[in-house]
Amino acid sequence: MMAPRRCEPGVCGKCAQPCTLGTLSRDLELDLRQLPELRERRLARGDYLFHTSGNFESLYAVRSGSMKVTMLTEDGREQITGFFLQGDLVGLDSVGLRQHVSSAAALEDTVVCELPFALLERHGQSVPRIQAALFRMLSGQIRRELSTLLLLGSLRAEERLAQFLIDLAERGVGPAECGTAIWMPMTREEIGSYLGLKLETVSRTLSKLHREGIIEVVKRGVRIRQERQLRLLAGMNPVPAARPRALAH
Amino acid sequence: MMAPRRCEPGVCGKCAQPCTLGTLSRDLELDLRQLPELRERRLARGDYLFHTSGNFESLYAVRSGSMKVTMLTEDGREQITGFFLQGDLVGLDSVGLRQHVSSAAALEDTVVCELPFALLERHGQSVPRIQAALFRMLSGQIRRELSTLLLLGSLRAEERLAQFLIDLAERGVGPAECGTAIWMPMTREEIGSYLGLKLETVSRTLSKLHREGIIEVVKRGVRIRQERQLRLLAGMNPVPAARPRALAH
DNA sequence: CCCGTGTTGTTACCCGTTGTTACCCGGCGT
DNA sequence: ACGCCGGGTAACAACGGGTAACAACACGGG
Repeated sequence: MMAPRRCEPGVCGKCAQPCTLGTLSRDLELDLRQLPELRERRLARGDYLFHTSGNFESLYAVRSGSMKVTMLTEDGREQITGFFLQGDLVGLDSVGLRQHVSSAAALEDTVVCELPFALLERHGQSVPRIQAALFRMLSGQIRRELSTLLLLGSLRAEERLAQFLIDLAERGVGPAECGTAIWMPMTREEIGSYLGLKLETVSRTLSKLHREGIIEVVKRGVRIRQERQLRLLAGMNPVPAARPRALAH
Repeated sequence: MMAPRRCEPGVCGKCAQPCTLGTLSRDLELDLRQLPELRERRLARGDYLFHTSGNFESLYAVRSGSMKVTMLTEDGREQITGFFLQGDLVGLDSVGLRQHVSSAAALEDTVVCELPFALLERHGQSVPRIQAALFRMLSGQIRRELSTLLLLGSLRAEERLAQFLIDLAERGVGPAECGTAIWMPMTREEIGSYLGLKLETVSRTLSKLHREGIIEVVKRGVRIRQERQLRLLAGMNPVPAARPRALAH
């Protein structure tokens, strides 16, 4: 992992263009120029941002790239509890604790911006907007986990993959439509770990969806071909849900 | 549902004895005498405390009885996302929103204490301890959901039931040991909905554990017979984890 | 440059766990 | 008595896991 260095406020980590909105993440609408002391960290694939039982001190906003968050089951196996893309906030599951309950690793070259939690709390005392934003972030995390819970509780492999692909698409580039290209920065095994499936099942199911003409799969790239069918499989209404973009320029 | 009435501060809803600690719930260590305006609600089996898309206004501390919280999948099926026993706090998944994202219904005769969220927020501005308690409660909810997520992601029916039973036992009466009696206020179908299993599988698996002498099942009552075996199945270390009691007197 | 090696992904075959369906019983309220 | 609900059991089907063989590709060393 490269050494942390000063973050340039108001500059996007990915394209090095100034952020006209100064929006750090979709959850925390925070003008970076108000908090000039934030540092950024650059990670390569496999680098850990934090580890289970390490001290919890900061949240991290993903500015470019992507991360996985993993937990250990009591019998020692590892399971992925979430993927975090550009604009997402990592580390919320350990708020209020001394130590992290999960580990976070980069899936590819990734830049994150460090937000010391004590700093946020301190600002929260005086700025009610930050206070409210913290509650929104925490409860947003709760709801993301609840929807994963619904997915794992009742959906079959095909349906899980369909929902996963639509979620990835809409978190990345906006409404998932026919022709929308999705980049999956994670391996089949990582997808399986997150969706409660074995990697072979992930592979099989993606192949099946490809055979049926619903999607087109080339390695880690997926293109949606039949949006309606995909949404049908995912158990969704055919109407795409509006979702805020990650970072606006 | 019976009409809400004034709650008697410092008096336990179950045994009508004064609470010597004044502890409302294990999450929110709050002296009831500081907030004399709290009201309680009495529910019978099946009564709803709140509904999806109803206005979110309060959290509820379960003083006696038990509740289930359910969500609707996008295709209309209902799934239980959590059971809440004496001392638990219901409603955290909608914090920061206008409307509830879930519904809560009583599993048996139940008494809850209403905590208007606006009141908590107001107190949180001035009393940092309440502020911190709110964060702890939210992140505690996150972690409970994460452990359910691990369960649904990788465990088989037997393992899920084992973990479920141990969790129920330890949330109720303390460390789960040989001889510990567990009361399950929910139906087999509700257990199945929560654990991602069909009710027949729940039934089959409980019977199997009974046949093997690990537990004893009489309707909704379960007695642990071989604690080690049960913990082994649940993928836990044989050492019982210390866990705070719900309400101390 | 070629080659060996390790990683990731695909596919095929078999089989175990779980879902499905059906029917049973017992308790309870009407 | 009757129907309804919760619960138990059995037979069958299907989904997904286990295993293995193999292809594609990146990487590093000779």
